[in-house]
Amino acid sequence: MANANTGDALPGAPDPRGVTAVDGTAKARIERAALVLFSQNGVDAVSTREIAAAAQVAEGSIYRHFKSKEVLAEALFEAIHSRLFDLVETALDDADGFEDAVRRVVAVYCEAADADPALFEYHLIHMFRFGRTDREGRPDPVTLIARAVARAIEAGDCPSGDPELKTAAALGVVLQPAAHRMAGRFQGLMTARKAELARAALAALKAA
Amino acid sequence: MANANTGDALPGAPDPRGVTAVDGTAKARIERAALVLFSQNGVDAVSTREIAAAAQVAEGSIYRHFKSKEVLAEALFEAIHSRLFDLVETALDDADGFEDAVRRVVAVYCEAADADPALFEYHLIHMFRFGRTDREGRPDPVTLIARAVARAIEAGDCPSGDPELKTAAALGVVLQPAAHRMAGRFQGLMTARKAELARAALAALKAA
DNA sequence: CCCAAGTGAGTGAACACTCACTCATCATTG
DNA sequence: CAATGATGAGTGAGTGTTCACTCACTTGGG
Repeated sequence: MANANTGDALPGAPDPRGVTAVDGTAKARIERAALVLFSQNGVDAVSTREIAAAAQVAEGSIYRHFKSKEVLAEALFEAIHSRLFDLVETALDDADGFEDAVRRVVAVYCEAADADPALFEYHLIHMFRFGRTDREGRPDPVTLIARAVARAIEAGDCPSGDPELKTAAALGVVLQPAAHRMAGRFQGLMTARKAELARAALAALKAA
Repeated sequence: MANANTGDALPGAPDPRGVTAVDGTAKARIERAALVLFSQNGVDAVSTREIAAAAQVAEGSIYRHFKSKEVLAEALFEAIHSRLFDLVETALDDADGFEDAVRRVVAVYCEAADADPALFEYHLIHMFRFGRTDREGRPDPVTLIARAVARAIEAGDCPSGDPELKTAAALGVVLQPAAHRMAGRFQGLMTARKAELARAALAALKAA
């Protein structure tokens, strides 16, 4: 269970200094290299040799920091999952009413997709592989949203219906465009579309 | 390029006789076994030995029918992709107006998800791996839908906006619930929700 | 009696992972 | 303040295993 959470933002992410990360500690370089390769090719299609080469470390170094390739993959998934959880939690806490909450959560996803595309892509692709783990009583971000939707229905802010279905539909409004953008179906930043997407997500929540 | 299209519905699919397929030709059993294993574990995580064992054939038999494991995986993807293409094309042709078209396309996806969950799951997971191939001038179903949305905007049936973004958002309304159902987030048939989902998809199209 | 379908032991390559080793760092000593 | 020793990150050749794929062979329907 070691290395489950890196703590900080994942190293190598596009940052103000514009560095893509050949610098940084070996562990940071391994994480960034693995993330990029995993999101491009899938975990199983990437060998530890490739990761080591991309990170400019020896293959054995990977095992100084991660028990196995699978643990490395899980740690990366956990990193974004817990980051999204925090962001969604804050967005929901700060929100002023249901419609504002929808706007804020949509913004969180759009900004996450823009801030670190490789990380977000990795998250999208591997939602299947790693089920919800519910570590330390922290459910996954989707459950957090579903609960908020359920409360909104009870409060009369949202028409009645299955909260899980509504949540999935609204989330799809944001995630599918993100997936299409990664597949090259359209260009530009997700953030540039967040107003439209928030409106569409809200409409889906009210109609479903 | 051989074996690109199996022609018929993929064998082993749940059918009126309720047979899951230990019968059928060796090729059919290989396809069904590969499909189930691929959708559960991902293509790279499944070995040809496992496929052969599940299909109750010798490992060598796989290579009588498919040039490689990768070709087998592509053939399965192509099978559902071209099936969805036909269904979506028919739905759009038969539709009476924009709103009816949305209802019909949503119904197509819901029914496909229910009719053969393994096949649909495989499709969802591997949209990334196999890019749009556009074989024989047949674009993928998503492009078909995007074009219909573009026409609806021109005709004034749908508020103006980016057709690709609208398409992605509307498709997400259906695909994300399908993904959540596969992840066990809720039970029941997609078809049972198709009216709600059609309403939500339409709302997303009009709002985005 | 032919030929396509099916077989399964065999093959080289690639895999994840190990381990004995180097070396820079740095607190503890004489 | 130099010598010492402990520490742990980093290394890369090596290990056993598993992989996708091949091929000489058997078999049975037309």
